[in-house]
Amino acid sequence: MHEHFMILKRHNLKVTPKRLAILEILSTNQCLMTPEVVWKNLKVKMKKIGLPTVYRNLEELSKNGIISKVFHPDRKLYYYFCKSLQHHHHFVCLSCQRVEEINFCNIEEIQRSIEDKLNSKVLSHIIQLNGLCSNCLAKKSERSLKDL
Amino acid sequence: MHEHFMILKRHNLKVTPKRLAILEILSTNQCLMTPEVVWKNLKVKMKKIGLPTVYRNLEELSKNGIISKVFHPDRKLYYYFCKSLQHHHHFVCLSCQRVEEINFCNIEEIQRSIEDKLNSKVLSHIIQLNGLCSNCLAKKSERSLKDL
DNA sequence: TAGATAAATGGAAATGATTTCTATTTATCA
DNA sequence: TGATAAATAGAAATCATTTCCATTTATCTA
Repeated sequence: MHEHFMILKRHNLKVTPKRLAILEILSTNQCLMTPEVVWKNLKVKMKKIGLPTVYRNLEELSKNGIISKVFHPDRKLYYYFCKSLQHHHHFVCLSCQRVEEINFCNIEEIQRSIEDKLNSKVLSHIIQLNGLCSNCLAKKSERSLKDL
Repeated sequence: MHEHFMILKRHNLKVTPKRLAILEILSTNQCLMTPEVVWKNLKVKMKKIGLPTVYRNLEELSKNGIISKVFHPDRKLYYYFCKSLQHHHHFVCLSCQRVEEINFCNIEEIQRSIEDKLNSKVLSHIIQLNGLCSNCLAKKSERSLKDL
């Protein structure tokens, strides 16, 4: 998609077929994916693509705020980041580590709703804000700041 | 501390010197600690304590909701869990991965305040609710449920 | 439009946090 | 106090993630 081309350009990232393919996959399947899953999807269309390349690119895209990274109990998960989807909520079972996605907002209400809907018990919550700290913000180019 | 003794009892966990020591360390230093840091602290007072033991216990205590686990970009972090401290907020820089703790609440306000105070840019947030899913809840003993 | 250059890539190998295994020790409960 | 299930130590294995280095590629300029 040409949009992805432009996004990479704006962030001063080289436009490579691999990067475009990664963005394509993440934006098409708007869900949480591990680097390995992204890689397996890529291999369907591309003969040669190394797992390290996927890791490198996911990290690079995440650092630029183009995609988002979520911290799972065991592995890293990435998802396509777009303005209309600035927050993600999940419920993590402390005991079995199952992660369930949540599609509605408002913290106290969420908590009560989750408990009802999932028949579970919410013990604590973590609000994790992702962004760019002052140092990194200063290093960003004028151009790519427009995207933020 | 005798309180920790009681907590372990209520959760049907054997009361061992190691477990008490781990709880002692986490409750004394109320901050995020990696398993390795906990282990290094333990070794000051205990001659023989293995790192796997620390991992096992932190996980066990976390599964019981006695301590909490936080998902860091790179490693797992644990902190002592108490009712007066049911939520934790942090700001994670997408670029350099620095994690900064936040001590105040209210999501939109947080976002604006963070940006001002840290001179940063918040791009997205994740609300992570920790608790026990219906399956695990069902398995818990009556007795330990009182703590939740 | 080709050549120079810095960045991206593949593949193998290294790293390092976390887990597993097994024999031994220990807490608990009757 | 003895039986038993759970906890522990220490070594070794696992496995996600990163690094290394030689090769390829995107980009920018002449």
